[in-house]
Amino acid sequence: MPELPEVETIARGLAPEVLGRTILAVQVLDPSALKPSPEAFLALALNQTIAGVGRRGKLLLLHLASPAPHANHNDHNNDHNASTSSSGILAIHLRMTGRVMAYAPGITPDKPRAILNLSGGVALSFADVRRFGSMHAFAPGEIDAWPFYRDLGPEPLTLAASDFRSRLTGSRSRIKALLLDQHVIAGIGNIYADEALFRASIRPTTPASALSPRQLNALHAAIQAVLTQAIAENGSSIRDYRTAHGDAGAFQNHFQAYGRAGKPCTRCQVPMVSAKVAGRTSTYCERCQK
DNA sequence: ACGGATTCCTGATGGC
DNA sequence: TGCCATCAGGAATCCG
Repeated sequence: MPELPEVETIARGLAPEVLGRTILAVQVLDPSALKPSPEAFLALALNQTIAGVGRRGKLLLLHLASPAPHANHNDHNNDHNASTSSSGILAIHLRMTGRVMAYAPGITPDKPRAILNLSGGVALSFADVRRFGSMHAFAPGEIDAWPFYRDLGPEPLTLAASDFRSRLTGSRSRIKALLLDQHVIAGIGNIYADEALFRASIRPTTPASALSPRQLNALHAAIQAVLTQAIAENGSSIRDYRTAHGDAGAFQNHFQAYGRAGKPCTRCQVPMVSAKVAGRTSTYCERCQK
């Protein structure tokens, strides 16, 4: 499931393929993929140029810009052109099975829900078998009013340890529930929550309020380390995730917790156990994680 | 304030 | 082999 490292990998791979290209057409194969509506999406995206590729939490962001206006006697360009510098945004949430790929003509991606045909013969496809994901189009400035975006917590890779501690210490919720809560920290999902808790030797069921500053510092460091390593490995491919070029990631080969129930702990060899925490399967070592 | 259940959706998996 | 139940999970929402 695409979490921060997977979305970051897709963004990095996508950028050189799509930057500066114009959205010439949108093939709508599943209207429910496009928000707020296919019509609104088309109106905001068509003839816009992709001026930036970014990420916020698990959201993939395509920053749009109006192409430089031609000298055209039909236009009434008395503007000072301030409006053309502000940009709309396409925000893509892949949820569980979403894939975003850039490909050349002749290549057929797996069952896309939508395809953006870009200038230069490049296509950008959005596929998503389970159809939980979506592509949202926003007019300039509107994304800041979108509750999901507006209420995202800070980015874990640039979050100071002191700020991380202060966001968690007040809560009596179990630590894993907080790590998964996008309002607390943005971008962590089930895989990296389990991996970070294992590295920090913290049990997912521990109330945040029971963690010492030292433990919170260790967790902060573990989160940054595991996310950084996962990005370096192009993310984790359990089943559906692929990079923007259709390749699998490699970090799944380094899992120490996620999906390892019944297998020996990499540290103490005791079999890992799993339990439902915050509604998610959580795998941990009863001996190493307290 | 917090946890649990439910909803959305489809493919993989395991039991019989 | 074929069928059915179960599971996987991000996030919103409702309920206790």
